[in-house]
Amino acid sequence: MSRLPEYLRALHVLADAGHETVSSEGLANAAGVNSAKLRKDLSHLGSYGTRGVGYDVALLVDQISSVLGLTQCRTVALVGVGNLGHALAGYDGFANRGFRIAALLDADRSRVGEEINGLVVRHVDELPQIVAEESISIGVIATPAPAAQAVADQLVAVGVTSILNFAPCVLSVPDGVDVRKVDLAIELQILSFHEHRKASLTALPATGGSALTALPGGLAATDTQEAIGT
Amino acid sequence: MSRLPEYLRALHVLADAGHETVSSEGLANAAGVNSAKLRKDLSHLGSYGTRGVGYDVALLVDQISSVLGLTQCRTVALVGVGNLGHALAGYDGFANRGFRIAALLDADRSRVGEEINGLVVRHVDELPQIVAEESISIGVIATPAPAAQAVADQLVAVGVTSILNFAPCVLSVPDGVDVRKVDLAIELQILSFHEHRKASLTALPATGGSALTALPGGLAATDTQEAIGT
DNA sequence: AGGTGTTTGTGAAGGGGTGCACAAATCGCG
DNA sequence: CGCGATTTGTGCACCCCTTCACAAACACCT
Repeated sequence: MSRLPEYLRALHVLADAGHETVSSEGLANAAGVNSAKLRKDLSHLGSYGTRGVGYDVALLVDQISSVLGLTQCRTVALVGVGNLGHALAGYDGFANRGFRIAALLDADRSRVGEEINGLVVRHVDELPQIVAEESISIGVIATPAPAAQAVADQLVAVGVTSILNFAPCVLSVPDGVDVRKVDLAIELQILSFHEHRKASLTALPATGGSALTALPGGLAATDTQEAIGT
Repeated sequence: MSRLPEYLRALHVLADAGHETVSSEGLANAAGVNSAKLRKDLSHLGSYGTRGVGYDVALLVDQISSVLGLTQCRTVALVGVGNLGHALAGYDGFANRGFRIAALLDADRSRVGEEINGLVVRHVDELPQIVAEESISIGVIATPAPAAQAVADQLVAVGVTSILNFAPCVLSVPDGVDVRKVDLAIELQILSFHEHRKASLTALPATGGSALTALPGGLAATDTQEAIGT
């Protein structure tokens, strides 16, 4: 599931701290989830824990890495070297976790040739040659919204089947292509909603707020990382 | 719910395109969701559609903006002016959607004084004064993981109750504080998983792959924006 | 004014994830 | 060798979300 990467990160932290084994509860705390949920998740990949002891950290890292397909270093092509793309190109969090940015692309020819973090920006039309040179497995779109669909089409055309989209728009792609979307403004808006809700509740503690702010209750239950101890 | 911001974005696009009303199916397509789900979501905020016609775009924008608490421009403080923080500071997608970055902070004194996008970087210890000057409603953490918890504690101490965390770690905060986490590497790892799964399935079409790659099937069902038409 | 087509709002069914609670299994120690 | 402590793996119940399907309501046309 989508929680495996979080487990993997927590496991790396534990490994660096010298732990050789972890209990489900220890790892669950480090990853911010319920321990039963974690055990159920791990049991889905084949039960590699020892009862009474816990899980072997190194073994579990190998297991999860294997399931996530991180045994091979995956190469990504980043399209759109604007504000956000520039930062992503220099973000060291990718290289540390098994991803290599192999190409930077932009549709603006005035940016082509610019060197960022040791990579030269190339024009997006060179995509076919770039895919031929490097085996690109993931495409990242960091363009403005109006350009995103065209870029996605180009990526799909050259055989990319996994796309991470930072542009605030919905992409249409054929079956078999996976798209994940990250919209930074939406994250802020969700926080704004919670902020607004909290303000309304404290202002009207008795009534519970207006019909608009005191919604059925399910609204507050997003997959936020909720308060965890102190 | 967490889908309201997506509806709002789609509505703005439709409004700019000149549409005055939208059917639930039209808006659902633009937002990438099921039409019944959208209707149920909107009905939770008080039924402002007209049967046989659809929803009034302008009215719905006001409604959702009000529920999300976007009627007032929310100010955010950004802590950590590294690679990612630098990009976030210059990201125009925030200002366009009702958010104003009011302060840039960093723990590294060598970065203090630097001017980014018209704002001067100040030291993180000045947080109390900054909160006194501006009414900060959201804190954004873009620091390395080891520093994130300390920054979160400082934000909570000065009264910030909503935090957007880009650092790859779990934050401990008291009850009443909302934390949303965005981990760019995790997004890539989830795509890597899907890529790995697709590769295994095509390599072994008959058997369905090994026990590790052919998991119960629920693994593929994350909240990805799945393929939508062509 | 009445009929017709379209669209909303919602009841009901189905599925999936979540968490509790407990049996099974393993280790360490007497 | 046996016993207790600890921890995993999982059956079960619960709840929420999703989706279908349909009745009610509205606008438009004749």
